[in-house]
Amino acid sequence: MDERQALAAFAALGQEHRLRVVRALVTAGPDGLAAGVLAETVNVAGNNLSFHLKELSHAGLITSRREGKSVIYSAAYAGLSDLVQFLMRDCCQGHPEVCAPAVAALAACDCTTGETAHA
Amino acid sequence: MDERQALAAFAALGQEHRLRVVRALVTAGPDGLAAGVLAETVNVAGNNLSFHLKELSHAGLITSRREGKSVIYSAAYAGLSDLVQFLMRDCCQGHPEVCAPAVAALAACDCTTGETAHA
DNA sequence: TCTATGCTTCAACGATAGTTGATATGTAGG
DNA sequence: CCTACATATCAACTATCGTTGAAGCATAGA
Repeated sequence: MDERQALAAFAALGQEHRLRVVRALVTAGPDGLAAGVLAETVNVAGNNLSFHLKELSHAGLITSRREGKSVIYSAAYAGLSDLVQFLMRDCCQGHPEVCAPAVAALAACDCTTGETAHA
Repeated sequence: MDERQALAAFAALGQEHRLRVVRALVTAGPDGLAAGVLAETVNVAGNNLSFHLKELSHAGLITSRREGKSVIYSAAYAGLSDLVQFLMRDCCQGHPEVCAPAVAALAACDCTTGETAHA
């Protein structure tokens, strides 16, 4: 991930509605949520949300697919991972004890206990 | 970390100069960098940078201390960690295989190899 | 084909953020 | 005390972002 994309991603997350959208999609999992459901969840008008969804998609934080009449949005977990990596890159230059707590905190997530992941 | 603080943090990182400041401080380690050095590093006028540093500090992403005539800024690793956790919270609700790659990617950081951390 | 539903695009307005220049604070040295 | 240096604050301007309302596509069913 280059700086330009990271900037777009952080700027996208620095907005109330968009942050809530991403968090809702992260929680929702890979099945995602329809645009209409998202609009209700974050309490934003449809046309407005559409604008934000486009921006999030452009920033590589979410993906979309059409399913019948609905458009389903899901979190782009790879994009989120890249973003975190970009922020913390080169954090260990001779001082591993500094950033280890940050990584350890994230690793406390239940994800790491389920080693069934394919990556 | 609550949503309000997360929003402030992401909004802060969604700005070219501020993102560079944070990355420079993350790389610099706990010793940090003087405001003047930062101004040169990110190529921003001192008065302008001061504004951004205040915002980053308010967002809990950096800390400052005075050292003689200079003010030294450092990355707030705990704040960065909290931010990442906030973003990925509840990512594993029944689907650990989804977010595990994201965590694994971050865990690939050298930090995790040095288990000397106190946390 | 016609209508309804779900979502997106467009143009315009109001609010907010970033930059600039001048000024103020705080510290070290003569 | 006075000057020089390092940062911080303030007010004003400009540009950008977010919202709103109207209109435009795409899909499904009658």
